[in-house]
Order: sequence, then C-alpha cells, then structure tokens
Amino acid sequence: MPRRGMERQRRQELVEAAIAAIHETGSLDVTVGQIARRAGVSSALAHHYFGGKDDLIVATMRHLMSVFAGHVRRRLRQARSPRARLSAIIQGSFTADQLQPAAMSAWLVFYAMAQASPGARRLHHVYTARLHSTLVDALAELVSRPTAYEMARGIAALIDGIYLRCALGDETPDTAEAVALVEGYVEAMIGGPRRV
Amino acid sequence: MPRRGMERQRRQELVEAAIAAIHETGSLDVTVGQIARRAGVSSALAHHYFGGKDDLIVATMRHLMSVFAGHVRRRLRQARSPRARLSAIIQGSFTADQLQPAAMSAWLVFYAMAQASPGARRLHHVYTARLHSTLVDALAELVSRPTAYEMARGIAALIDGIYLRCALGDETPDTAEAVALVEGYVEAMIGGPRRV
DNA sequence: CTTCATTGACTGACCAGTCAATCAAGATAA
DNA sequence: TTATCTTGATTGACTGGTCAGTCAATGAAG
Repeated sequence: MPRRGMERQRRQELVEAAIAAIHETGSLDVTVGQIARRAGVSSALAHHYFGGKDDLIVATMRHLMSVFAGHVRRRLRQARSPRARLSAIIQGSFTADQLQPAAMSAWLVFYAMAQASPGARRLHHVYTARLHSTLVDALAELVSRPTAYEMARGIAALIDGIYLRCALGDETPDTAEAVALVEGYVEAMIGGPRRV
Repeated sequence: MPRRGMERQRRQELVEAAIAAIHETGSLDVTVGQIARRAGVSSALAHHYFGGKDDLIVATMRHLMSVFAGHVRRRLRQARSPRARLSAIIQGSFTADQLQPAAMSAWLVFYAMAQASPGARRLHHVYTARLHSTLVDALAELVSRPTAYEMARGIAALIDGIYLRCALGDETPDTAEAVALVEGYVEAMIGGPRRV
C-alpha cells in the first residue's frame, strides 16, 4: 500500500539495514539485495533511491559521521573551558551507540573502502580534517602550537586505533575505559599527575 | 619451461603480487586472476598452490606479520635496557618497508577482512596478543603493573591508528615522525620531560 | 615412466543495475 | 460527488558481466 512521502523513511531504513548487513557479513561484500531485504523492500527500490551501491554505502557512512559530529557538537556546547572542550571531543567519540559492534564494523569497512572509492575517500578526509581542527582548536590555549599539532595527531590516531581494536576485539567495548585511555594521554602530555 | 622446486618461489611471487594488487585496487575486490597475472602465472596455478582465494590472502597477511615480527625481534636482540626494548618495538613497527603505501594498504584491508574471515581473524589475534605481551614485558620494569597494561593498550592503539592514517592519508608516511609520536606518549607517561 | 609445474577452457553461481508495469493516494475537473 | 489524471512508490523479471574454483591435458625434468 504505497503512500506518499515514503522517501525519507525508506532512506533511513535502508541506511540502518546497510549497517546491520555490513556487520553481519563483516565486509563490503554485502549485496544490495541483502540490504534491501533486511529493510523489507526490493533491491530495485534501493537503486531507485540511492542510484547505486556505492551511493548507498557512502550515504551510510555520512550517517555515521553525522551521528559522531552531533555527539561532539552537543558536548562542545556545554563545555566551559578549553580543557573541558577537549574532554567533550573525547567523550563524544566514544558514546555507547557508536561503540555498538555493528557501528564499529561499519566504520572499519568504511576505512577500508576509503582506499578505493573516491566518494568514501572524500568523506573520510572531511572527518579527519574536522576532527583535527577541532582538536587543535581546543588545544591551542593549553599547549604550544607545535605541541598542539602533535597532540592532535596523537589523539586522533589513538581514537582511530581504539575504534579498530573495538571492531576487532572480542571484549565488548567499554566507554569509560576508552575515554580513560585517551584522557590519560592528554593528562600526561599537558602535565597532569604522573603515574609510575 | 617447468622445472622442479618451483613451489617456494611461486608462492613468494604470488604473495608479493597480492600485496601489489591489493594496493592498486585498494580493496579485497582483487580477483585471483589479477594477482596471478601480475605474478606471471595463470589463476589456476594460484589455486593449485594456495587452495583458494582466502588462503592466498591469509598467506599474504602472514607474510606481512612475519616481516613485522622480524624487524622487532632483530631490534629487540640488541636492546640492553627495558627502555631500549620499548623503543625497539616502536621503531620496529615503523620501518621504511612497512610504511610503503602498498604494505599499508594491505594491512588496512586485512584489518577489514579480519572481521569476516575466520583465518584472518585468528591471525590478527596472534598479532594483537603478541604485540601486547611484548609491550607489557618491556614495560614491566618501568612502571606499575596496571600502568603497564594501560600503556600497552595505548601504544598498540597508537601504532594501529598511525598505520590507519598512513594508509589513508595523502602525505607520505614518515618513519621519524611516527616514532616520535609514540615515543612522545611513552615519555609523557613514564615521566620524561614535560612539554607545555 | 613417474612426478611436478602449468595452463586453457569451462561452469555454476552471483550480482549490480535496468525496465516496464502495477498500485495507491491525492489533485483536478465535470 | 464522481470520474479522471498525475505522481510517487514499488516490484518481478531480466541481462550482461564477473569471478572462484575445477579438470583434464600438456610438458619437462629426473
């Protein structure tokens, strides 16, 4: 029973189905048919709305990125000091919904995809650049400029590395633990309490 | 002109061709045919020696891991202090040959593959566990036990994260820079010079 | 004449993307 | 109100292409 205005909902459903399907197969070897079936529609409809497989996947990636950006932005708005802004970014990176195995799987697959697909690569650059500049911005008032750049690279690498390990590890990823690891790095670098 | 004892050589050639082919296509969507052609043999021969595509890819992964392990082991043998052992691991992780774009591409693809292929997953576990225990071992005499565990996870995540960024970044990866980033983390955590 | 290296040719399966057709809900006109 | 038109939703069926894996055959060296 087709009704008007289905497009928004169907796109949403297909994107969510894509995440689930990617997680289940564990790779980009998902077929459009699998994703569509999971969303309860035909594969032709997926093509109708997204044009092609790549576009569907890139849209899924864009969705995850916007979830990430949303979390960070919300926390950033409430942060009252540079140091708090830094923590906002770190905590926003490890919210429970993002540490969900399915989301992790999708991220990892996207990393791999960014090597081959131009669209995915462009999107990944946006993510990287935005994270880096947000970090440098927050760090600018805390440390010297060269250190800010180094730390931004370190924090970003640490976040990506933790994502990777969450995606591949058997243990269920733990928000607090991940945050603590990155915060530990920050504290050590900006001169927090030394632990030996 | 078929001669005896070709197996070893052919396997080697196929593994190297696999790395190159993966880099070129930027994904696991390489066909056995592409790899075989690059190695100058037929795809049937690749199947003959490796059984199936998965086995070929897993063998390639194993090759990269043994290169990595070799570098670390060699450096470790010459290290005379716990701190030097730590540096040995870090430096062994970022040798020029491993930072080659083709090798980076392959690593990244393997990370993604480890989600789906049981063989790849098992191998990845070996890599992770070995790195972790080597790190904890080196750290044991430098910091408290809980800190050693945390630092080991941090260093490992940092290394993986840097690999990821090298694989996806446009800048050519730089050994010295990568080493400096990880060493900076170590120094900050074990109480080296503070930078502000 | 055995054993290993090697391949061309084949197959069975799968999949992205296309297309023409169907269906229903709202808009418009009579 | 009813009849008709329009437009978006939706799909089944099809196609062209691709690829992993198989197999029987060929060739050379020992």
